[in-house]
Amino acid sequence: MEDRKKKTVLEDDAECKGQLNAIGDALYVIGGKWKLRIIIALMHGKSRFNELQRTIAGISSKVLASELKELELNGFVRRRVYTQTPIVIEYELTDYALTVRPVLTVLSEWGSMHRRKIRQVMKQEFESKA
Amino acid sequence: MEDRKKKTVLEDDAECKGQLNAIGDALYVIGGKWKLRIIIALMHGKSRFNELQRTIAGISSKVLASELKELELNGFVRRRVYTQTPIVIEYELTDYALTVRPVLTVLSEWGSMHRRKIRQVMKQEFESKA
DNA sequence: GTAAGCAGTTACCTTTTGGTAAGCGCCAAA
DNA sequence: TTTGGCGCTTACCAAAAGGTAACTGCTTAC
Repeated sequence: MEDRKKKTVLEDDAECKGQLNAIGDALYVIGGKWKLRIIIALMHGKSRFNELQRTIAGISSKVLASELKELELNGFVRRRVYTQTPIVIEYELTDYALTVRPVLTVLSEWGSMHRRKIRQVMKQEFESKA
Repeated sequence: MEDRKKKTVLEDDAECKGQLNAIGDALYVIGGKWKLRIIIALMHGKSRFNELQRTIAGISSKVLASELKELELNGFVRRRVYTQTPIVIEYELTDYALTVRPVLTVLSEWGSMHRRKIRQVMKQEFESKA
């Protein structure tokens, strides 16, 4: 009845709490419906507000504005104002934003693997019912 | 005025849509406040409901129950019922759940890097005000 | 002069997500 | 027999996230 003991529980726990916090931080910054879409859109190069809104299908100006503000605060996006007439405002990724690339890669690799797996499962269920 | 043209826009776009969907799928499954905490808790080994609730500080039974159901539906968790008396129910990760390890790793690495960076920025701001 | 684009803001509303507290049926120990 | 653990469910609420639509001031193009 006591195979429930584990070795190095303390190490595990400390490591694990740190990991949880770190993951929390990461998801805080790139979580939500739009953050990653905006980042990915800006990976193609700098863009103006309305241009960006047209690129990212379905986002409203309100949400885009607030997301851009947050991304700027978190150091992912730079807002450049060119004071010619007419005035031009451009958003671009910072160098720092490029550090999320590996995260994006792993996430999308796992995601597409998961997608394939879900399809398989659905197929199996369909066949077993037919 | 026209340095705004990009090469291989079509490739980029197709690749990018797929990536977005995949990332969406991934975040759907591991997103939210609790999913990853539960997964990480179960990485230590199988666990019973109340045990799990005690491990994961702050989660309510309602939320734990619904999260576990979702995780089961998505093939991450297996719910085992042992029909002795008294009846025992145990939750454990599936092999499939272990495939998210690399995601967790990258996410937590980036997250702790980000944490360090935030600290630095805050420190700089403090010093420049002093 | 009027329409249309730019870069947003504002007020309001709905949906999703998460939290609280209580309680249910079943069982076992004190 | 009451107390407590187990594995949840239920009803009710609150906060956060996201969506809609209208409108702002500015500028240029028709």
